[in-house]
Amino acid sequence: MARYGPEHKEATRARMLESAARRFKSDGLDGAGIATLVADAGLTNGAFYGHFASKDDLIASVVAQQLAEQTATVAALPPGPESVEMFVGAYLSPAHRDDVAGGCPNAALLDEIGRRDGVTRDAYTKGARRLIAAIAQHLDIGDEQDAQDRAIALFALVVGSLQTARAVSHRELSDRILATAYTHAMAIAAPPARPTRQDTA
Amino acid sequence: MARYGPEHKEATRARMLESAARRFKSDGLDGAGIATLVADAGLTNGAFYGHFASKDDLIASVVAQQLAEQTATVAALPPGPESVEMFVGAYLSPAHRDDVAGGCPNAALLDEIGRRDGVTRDAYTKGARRLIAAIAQHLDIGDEQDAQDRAIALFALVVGSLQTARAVSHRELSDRILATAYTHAMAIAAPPARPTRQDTA
DNA sequence: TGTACATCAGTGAACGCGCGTTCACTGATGTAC
DNA sequence: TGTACATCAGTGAACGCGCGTTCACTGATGTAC
Repeated sequence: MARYGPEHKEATRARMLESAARRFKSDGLDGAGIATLVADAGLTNGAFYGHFASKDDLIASVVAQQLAEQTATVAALPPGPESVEMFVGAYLSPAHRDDVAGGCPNAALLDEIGRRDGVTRDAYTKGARRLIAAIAQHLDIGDEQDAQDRAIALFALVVGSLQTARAVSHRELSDRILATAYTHAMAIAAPPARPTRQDTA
Repeated sequence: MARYGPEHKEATRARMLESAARRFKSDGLDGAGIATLVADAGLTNGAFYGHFASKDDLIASVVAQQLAEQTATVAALPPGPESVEMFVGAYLSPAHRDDVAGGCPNAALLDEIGRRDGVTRDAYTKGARRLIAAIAQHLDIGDEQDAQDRAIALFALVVGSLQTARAVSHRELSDRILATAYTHAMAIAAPPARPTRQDTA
């Protein structure tokens, strides 16, 4: 046997995934080199390729892990509209806006994921599907199709808003974007209780 | 006098801004070096610094120019809800999704803009403000504040949706995201004509 | 119990390459006389 | 009209540096006997 049990290498890999996620989210996928990524996890250069086949492989793995973690968080919320309200409120909070490294991977990396090929986008697709399903399950909407659609719109709105709130350098405008997005996100999540007259028109 | 009139250098600069915008949008801000950017415009390496102080300066200039161009397009639309409908329809079309280089700079670059400092984010803030104002002006909504808020939410939703539609590798899911986003975007743009009972609640 | 060996996670120097930036230069033009 | 000079947009080689990746090695441990 080796000097460590099989759980040791796995732990190092998990540590790399976690620290690389933070680094990628704050500096971008092209913003950090292997040397930095590996140093963040307390290792040196050459150790990297014992855990990942390439930087592309690390990126795909980080994307998969981050989406899965986010989905697990959503899935763990208690059922009911208050959960959605709390989640959206936390998502669109100034604290989340200011914590890029620890925050949502979609808001931090979505356009960069879009220009990667194959493996990473497949990993993202799988993760996004599950995340959307988890969100849909928390919306109190009977029609399955409508729930999924609202989950998609809700997701796109909060991600787009958080990105915009982070991109603008004017604090007041940024806060206003978050507040406005919250109102409209809740409208998508919880349609007015009154039945409309044109449901089937 | 020089061998060219003063309009020559300006034309070269404009050409650089245009080709750099396409390159940045398709390959990312870190995805192309000076050599590539300058070759796209039919020049060689050293010519760059006759037009821009640095790559950062180019990026800030491209962001400002792209946002201004997009704002001008929106501002030029005829008034009325049909314009909004057409614009959102074109924005969320498969054609736009598939034309990253020629498409919306926000969808292509927003999270990367968010992690740049000072100059670029100031340029973005200015541009985003004007774009939002231009969108608000096309929404048939009396209350100025509400119109601005709806413009912000509409903007965030379409940008987030387009990014997501580009990131997923599954065609059908991508198309569905665009279609769903269209429905919800129009709901934000054109609230139901019937007056609600709780306007002042 | 003591020694020789196998394992393998991690080390650290090295590779060729493209990065952003600098700079001495070229050469087509307009001006001076 | 003809020649010498000034201008300056663009050229292209060079700079130091960090990139992703490779690889011979180290050294702490468990196993064999």
